[in-house]
Amino acid sequence: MAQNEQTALEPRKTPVQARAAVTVGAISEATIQVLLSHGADRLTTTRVAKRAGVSVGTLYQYYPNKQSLLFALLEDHLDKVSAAVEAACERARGKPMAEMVKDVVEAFVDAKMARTDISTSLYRIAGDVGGPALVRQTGLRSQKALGAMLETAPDAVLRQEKFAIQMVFAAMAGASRSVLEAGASPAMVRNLRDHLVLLCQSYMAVATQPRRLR
Amino acid sequence: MAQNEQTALEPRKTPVQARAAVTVGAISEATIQVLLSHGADRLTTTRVAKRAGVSVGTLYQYYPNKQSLLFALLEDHLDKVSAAVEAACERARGKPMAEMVKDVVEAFVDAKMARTDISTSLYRIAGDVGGPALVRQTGLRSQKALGAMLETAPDAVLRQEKFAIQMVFAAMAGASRSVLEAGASPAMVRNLRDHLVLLCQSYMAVATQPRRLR
DNA sequence: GTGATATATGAAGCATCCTTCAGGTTTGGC
DNA sequence: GCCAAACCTGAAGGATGCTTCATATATCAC
Repeated sequence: MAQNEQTALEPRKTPVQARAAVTVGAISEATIQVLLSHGADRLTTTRVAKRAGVSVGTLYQYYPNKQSLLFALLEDHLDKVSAAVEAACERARGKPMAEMVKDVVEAFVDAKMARTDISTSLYRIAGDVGGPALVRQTGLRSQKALGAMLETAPDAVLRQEKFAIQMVFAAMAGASRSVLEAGASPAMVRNLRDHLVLLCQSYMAVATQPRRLR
Repeated sequence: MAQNEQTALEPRKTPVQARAAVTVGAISEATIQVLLSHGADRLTTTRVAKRAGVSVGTLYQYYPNKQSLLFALLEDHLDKVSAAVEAACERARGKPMAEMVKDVVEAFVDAKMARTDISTSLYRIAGDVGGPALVRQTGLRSQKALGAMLETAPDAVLRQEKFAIQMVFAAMAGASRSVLEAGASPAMVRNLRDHLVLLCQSYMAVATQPRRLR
């Protein structure tokens, strides 16, 4: 998935009629399926269109090019995860820190596991040009929300250390990905939740300590 | 980067003369550079050959196809990281657990940061077909080594819980990648080392506790 | 110096695929 | 029913790039 010089993220047409919305939905689902069955290298717009049961010309009605199709899916997914984290942060304001951490971790994992097919398939394109930047961009939203929430913790104060927050998200991302790419069986997902909560709680307990000793 | 039905990982020819070894080295370096400058989608064998200062036919003397070129680089890199972890585990046998964890984390980070260009560029191909499986495979070596080392800790006993070990590596991978894709400035790398040690130590301190309470 | 082997070259064959657009079909308001 | 707008079709234009192979050059042992 490469950066295109055109307005890569602008749809050519936005669906108006209901049948068009259905078509765009089918294209999205088909894209995920082809990513999973053929990988990014073998994903062609023709193959996606066929899988979706539409013509390739229709696909280009809604997406100016192949890259914008893929980018749209990635962005949508990242937005959903970020929104889930932000909501959890909002709900957990004022709680003890350990509880805060637990809520956020579980929200993150739940969002990642809502559709394991989507999460898993998008890793195939997320590493190439443009992907990491988008991940970082939406990640900033989540980190900001977490930071704001932590400020309201009645039992701990985090130093103005943004790195610790980044670490938490990076660890969550790494762990989730590891599980997703290994098939994400229910048992694994349960383990992931439990251990990730433990990992982040124990880390945050230490990361918030230095200031408490003053 | 997709799986090819041919013997994708077999070189067509192994360099014998010194000048051939130099050529293969130049091809590897050029591949990294093209991955960084153009991304995976825009990486072509022709472009790599030109960047390396050799003909495209020469490239195909040593690699049967494009995919095997990329796979070879990825595998080499993962092997180096794994070897570094294994060596650290060997050296840290019998030490207190916190020290063990510190040594391993630092070995991992050092291996990842030895050549940030290589580490960073390979993320561009590591997510597509075949990459995650390879990551998992070499990851098993590292996990095995870590498990064996932890068995020799004089002050802690880890339950026969392989998941905790996987978590440590997943967290390290996630955090390292986050820093690498953000440019890996010296300050960031220092922070990464410190915080990653803290993260893994605090987690392992808790993960080894349950058995201690018996 | 000779000859066998190793190594290098790059034009081109050919497969692939992105994208378009002329033409057809469906929807919804009047 | 008519008509404009929305939507759909898929063949094909043309660009791209993987890979090969006939030919040329360099190395090394005798």
